[in-house]
Amino acid sequence: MKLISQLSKETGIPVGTIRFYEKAGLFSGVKKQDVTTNNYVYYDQDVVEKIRFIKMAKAVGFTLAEIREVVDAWYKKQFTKNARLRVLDKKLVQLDEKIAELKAMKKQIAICKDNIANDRST
Amino acid sequence: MKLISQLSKETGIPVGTIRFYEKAGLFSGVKKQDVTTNNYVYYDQDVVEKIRFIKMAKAVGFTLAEIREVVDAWYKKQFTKNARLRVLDKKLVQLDEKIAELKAMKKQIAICKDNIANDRST
DNA sequence: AACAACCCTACAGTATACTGCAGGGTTTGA
DNA sequence: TCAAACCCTGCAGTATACTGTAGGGTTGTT
Repeated sequence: MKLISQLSKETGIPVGTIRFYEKAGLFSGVKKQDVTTNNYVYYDQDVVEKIRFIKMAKAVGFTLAEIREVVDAWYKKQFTKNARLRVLDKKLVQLDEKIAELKAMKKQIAICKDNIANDRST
Repeated sequence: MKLISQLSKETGIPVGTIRFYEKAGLFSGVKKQDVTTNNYVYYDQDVVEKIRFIKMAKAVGFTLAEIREVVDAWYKKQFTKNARLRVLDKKLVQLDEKIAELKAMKKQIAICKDNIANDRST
């Protein structure tokens, strides 16, 4: 159980951004019920994993709304087993689509490099 | 040589967005010098390819500024051969990084699916 | 000539995702 | 006890990437 600044250090995500993500419903910390003198929020290792996933998902172009679909399927128990699996399968398809686009871009850049190297630049 | 609405149809990108991209310096059309009665802009097949590349790059999370680096290396002749190749090589590294992230995400979602299927959900 | 269907510029407005205060309370170590 | 270093809420501001509208000209068909 860590406080927000510790979570920030472990994930490399600024405190303000963590709060923003939490308000957006991407994960949630807990208030310790035995502590009454403050309203500090604690986070466990689970949240570290989620933030790392969010970082990767953002890096490959998913919006926070799209990422939320996944984390909801990931840990929201009010959805049925099949509903959760359906969401995850849909995301796997999207991941494969992105991989295909990345490969197409690699090919195109390779052609472009070849053209430059041989002074056939468009 | 096509007008903007034709380009929009061929690429699936709205006319407004095409103008926005052109203003951002991602590509440029040409004015026909023999036509003096209007200021219509024409685009050739080259621009179609560039827009398709932009679509893919955006889908995998590149910003327009990052995409611009590539298209500049792609067709700006004022840069040296080596400078252009350097930019493209940097982008190839970034593409591989994104592919690695996508693969990591696929693995994580597969584990999550497995947990749900076996009722070990976190 | 008239009408639809284009073309242009310019600029205001929106959505997403932060980022940075202000203002105020708490914890911890010297 | 006092200061540094945390914690909280709330809200305004910024950057990026569009999206929409106003206002006006051109083209092509009937």
